[in-house]
Amino acid sequence: MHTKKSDKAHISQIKTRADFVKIQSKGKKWVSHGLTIQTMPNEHGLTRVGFTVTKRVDKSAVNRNRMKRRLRAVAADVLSKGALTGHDYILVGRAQTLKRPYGLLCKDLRWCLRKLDLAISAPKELRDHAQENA
RNA sequence: UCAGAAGAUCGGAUGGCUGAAUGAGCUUUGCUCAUUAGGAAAGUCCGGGCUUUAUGGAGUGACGAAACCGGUUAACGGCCGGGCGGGGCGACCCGACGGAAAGUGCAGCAGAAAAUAAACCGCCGAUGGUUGGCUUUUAUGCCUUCACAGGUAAGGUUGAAAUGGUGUGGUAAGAGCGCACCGCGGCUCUGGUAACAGGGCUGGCAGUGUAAACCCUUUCGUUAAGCAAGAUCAAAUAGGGGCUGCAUAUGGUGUAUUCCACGCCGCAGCCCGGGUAGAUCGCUUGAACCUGUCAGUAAUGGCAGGUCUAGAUGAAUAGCCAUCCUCCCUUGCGGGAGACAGAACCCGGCUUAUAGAUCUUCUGAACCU
RNA sequence: GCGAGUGUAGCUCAGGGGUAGAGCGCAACCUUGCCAAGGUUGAAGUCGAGGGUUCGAAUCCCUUCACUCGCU
Repeated sequence: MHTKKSDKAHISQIKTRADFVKIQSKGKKWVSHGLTIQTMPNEHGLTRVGFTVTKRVDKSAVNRNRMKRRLRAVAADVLSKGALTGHDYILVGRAQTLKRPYGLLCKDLRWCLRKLDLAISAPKELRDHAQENA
């Protein structure tokens, strides 16, 4: 099943630059082919997501916007079920984010979460989710 | 059929699942419905609106911009029409297109000389002189030599550029010195709103290039900034002001000094204003778009009817899948790709990028009828 | 959003209309038993790209690309 609106109501956005800098300097980080994730527990008790695609990755504003939209879609599908509450996540776009197939991109994010030991321990549910998507 | 020229339009289509932003409605914390990226949204090169701020008026200067003429417009360096010059067989295209006779500067190398007219090499030797010879009436004439005085700017290998060009007459040699044509200047007539075009008369020629060197003339602009403008509301903390109460125990300070007394520096509460974070507004109905009609060669303008057509703020306008279309690779099966490119207050332009497709008008060549 | 600057040899920079230069580096030779230092000589440039003005452009003008900086 695709994510319902009520399920992901508790995910909010990181908005201020100070938060981004704090997470990037102090948080944990894991790199995969399609994306890079940086995470850190916060004191608000909320799950928050931010997206970063710099000019160094791609010069074209069209491509950068598309990367951000794909990352946002991936986050909506994966993080709503696989994220710990009370943590901040930053998804950073890489060169392959634009062309990588969507299924692999979701798999990259799940792999990163597992490597960081932050995924909710529900691998079976996640696997079902992936199959349904495929 | 081939090769071109000008103008205009589109710039993937359809469906399914899951979402985001804004608005409206409702059974109001969620559901339904509607809308949701461009021709350049880009570069930020011009011109405006809007907002705040500065400013008594006028002139001069300074600075910046534009420069053929007329029109158009809110305005413009844009657009339209015309003129002139250049390119093309042509359709048509291109042009920073005022002034060098206000002044200053610069012009390497080469070359006789580089900007003001001469010097130099040359040419001539008519005229005046000189050398020699002949004649002879010893004066004159003729020939010759020199290149001295003088005449001259035709010629001088260069250079991007050389002091109007070509022809002819003329002369000792020459020269606008005279003449013809061309070019140029002045005056004037005709046509045109004008730029300008054409004609007539006249002047013998005024005189290099560079103004994208300084500059001159004319016109325009100049307070400064830009929606992160600006307006409203307004936490926490610190500080300011007012009122009330307490303390004036200790200390400091002021009232010349000492004592007393009083005020301030202190503490608590309440109130006030400024104002940061933050929030809201500004924010999308506008020199708007579409259709028709009228005026105008056109740009454009008038009138009538109709439409509401993105408003985000770590920033929505989508993510995934399927079918078709186009292109590429491949024998094929099949695989891959979808031009340039993403609104940020709003308009009018300019410039730059743009796969491919379509339409209209026109030009040239070849062939056929 | 607004504004400013830079682009020249491998690197750091001069040159602001008239033959593209300096320092460091590089190569060869001399010097030394060898190396360093020193000396001599040499190579290496579309002056970011395109167009224009001019007789002539790295230089002046326009367009464009890339990079850097400042304010908010």
